[in-house]
Amino acid sequence: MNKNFDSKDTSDGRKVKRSKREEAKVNPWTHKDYSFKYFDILEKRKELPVYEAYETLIDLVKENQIVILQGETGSGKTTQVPQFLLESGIGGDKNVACTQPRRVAAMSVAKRVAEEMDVRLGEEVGYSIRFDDKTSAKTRLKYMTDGMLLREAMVDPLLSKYSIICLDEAHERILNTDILFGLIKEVLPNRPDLKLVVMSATMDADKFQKYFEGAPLLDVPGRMYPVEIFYTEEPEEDYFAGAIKTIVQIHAFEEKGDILLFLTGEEEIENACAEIKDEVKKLDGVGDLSVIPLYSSLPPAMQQRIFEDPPPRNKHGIEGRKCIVSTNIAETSLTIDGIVYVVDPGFSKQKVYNPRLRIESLLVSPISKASAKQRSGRAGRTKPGKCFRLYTEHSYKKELDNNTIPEVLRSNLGQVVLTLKKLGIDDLVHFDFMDPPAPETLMRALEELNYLGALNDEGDLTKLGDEMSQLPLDPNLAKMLLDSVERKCSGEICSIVSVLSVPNVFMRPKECIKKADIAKSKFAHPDGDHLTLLNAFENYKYNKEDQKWCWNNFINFRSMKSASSIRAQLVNQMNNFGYKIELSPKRPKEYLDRIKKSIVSAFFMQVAHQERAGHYMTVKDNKVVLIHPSTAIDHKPEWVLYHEFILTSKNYIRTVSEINPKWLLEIAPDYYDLEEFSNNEIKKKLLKIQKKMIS
DNA sequence: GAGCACTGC
Repeated sequence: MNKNFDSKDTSDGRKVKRSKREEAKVNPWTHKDYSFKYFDILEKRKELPVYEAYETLIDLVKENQIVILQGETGSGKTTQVPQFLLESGIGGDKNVACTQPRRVAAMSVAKRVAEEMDVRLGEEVGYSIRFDDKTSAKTRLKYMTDGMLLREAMVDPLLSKYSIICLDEAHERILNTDILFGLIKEVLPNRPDLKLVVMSATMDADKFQKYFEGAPLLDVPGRMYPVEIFYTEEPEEDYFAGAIKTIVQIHAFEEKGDILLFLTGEEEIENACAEIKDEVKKLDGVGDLSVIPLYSSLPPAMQQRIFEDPPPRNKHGIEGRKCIVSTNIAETSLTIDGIVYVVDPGFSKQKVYNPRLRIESLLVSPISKASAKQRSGRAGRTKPGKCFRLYTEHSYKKELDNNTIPEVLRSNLGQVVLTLKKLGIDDLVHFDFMDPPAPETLMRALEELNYLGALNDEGDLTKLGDEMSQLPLDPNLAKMLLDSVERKCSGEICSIVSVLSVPNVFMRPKECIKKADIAKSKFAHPDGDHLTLLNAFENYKYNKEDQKWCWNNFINFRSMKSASSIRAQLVNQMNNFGYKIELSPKRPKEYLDRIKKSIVSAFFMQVAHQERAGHYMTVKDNKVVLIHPSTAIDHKPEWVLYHEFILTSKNYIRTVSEINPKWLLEIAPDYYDLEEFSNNEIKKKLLKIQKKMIS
């Protein structure tokens, strides 16, 4: 049933036609003569494996509404295919879009393709990502993030601007890509002129073809150097120790070439770096080794170190090498040239979601075969390489899953449900997900959105829900912001929401924990962490967003900067709704209560009560929790609201504020229907408060 | 009394 094609299918007759295409001296887009650079680049483009597939691809796209293109690293699919499609004229006057999971990719590929087409970036070729839109009326080929296309679909459900959409890196199965799959599948029958090209590295081709209704598959070879794979003979009991040992052996016995080691997190990586340095010091007659950690929370300047040259020959004339110890960031997001050896212990931290407990947590888990292949491929970018897998060949074959579980099965779907509702998809249970999430996960999301007032009892989007769906925020935070308008504290809440949606703004480097804690205490607000965050943000603004000020106050500049851009975007969006975002010049106690009530309006489902025994227990779930030690609260309030529940060494609630329990009953009476509460201390207390309120 | 894989709008 499935039609499969090989790039070799191109007939000679077609090749003649193609060479004519290349004879042009005048750029059809600009009507100017092509530059010399254009022809230089063209020669290199011709060497890409995908170049051979031009005619086959165009024919397939002409004849089919959906085409699947499989091409490994180095095939050139991301840069060439959208160009080919545009050039072919299949799409007529409409535009070609190509989605990417990551912002940097969308940006850098667009830049490259603009050069290849000899046009200016932002004119015929552009990109569109959050906070940065480099497109114009002239733009015909647009690289964008998946999330951006999803946003566009909210305004233009038929995606009427486009004639061809390429969904790239489909094998990664990012949340947004999966939603686009289902969405575009629904759009296609209503847009017979729209073409979809699903592009991917090696994937489960059968599954993709089945999902995309038997779409033909075009397979393009990659261009990589061979990588020799080594497995351990016996299962490795301690992958950390094994990894250190392997690095030392490579450094002592293997030829020149840099090393990349995959570990799971910041702490592990820092420890490994220290140990590797120690062990290498003990060796005689070896070259110098620079050991470089790499993870996302590392400051950009430190991340740049991975591109440094390896150390020069030492006094014995032996060449040096560098060893990069990295999280999964080096698996897809960052590519480092010159890596010859990859060490893969086979683990990574993965998000898991438990709908019953409503908790997303990170768990160190075995990687998939696809991930292992991706990791080993990192050794063959510039010359033949070697990959040392610290597990047996048997466990690779029998124990590792073929593919990483798609994100849609591991996430809280609150925002997804809101997005789908806004896109006009009412029957979520029958939405055509490539991998449908557990019904319980969907139910949880629907239930929470109903409590927040985003969906009515029929499951339809309310006016509030409609506005929430348009804000680039988690549903809780979106609710908080919209609620603040009527309480006239939108300026403050807008800042709080922005800071809550970026990584932690308070730095706490191991070397100066005390200093950092003192610095933080200057921002501390006795009522809680939400107001503390507001303090920090306002001080950042007051100090003119100065990087030095951040450094001196142990504030994460990167986080603050992005909070600031988010805030600007939110203000803009809120103004579009017709709401003004205003700060109050003075904030008496009553005003602080208003801020806290807005927080309660969104997080009433995340409240804990201090029991007589002294510990905290969460409302409704009845889980015993501890307030995270990072809190700014210096006393033990009876009722607290928390922003997140984190499961690490203990059950912690983090980012906590004191609240008045009366507000819970006032603001969220449906959720606080005490008849549904189990008979415990919390219920008794709330009943008492209720009685007082009535009398 | 202590920990944060990675993305994205």
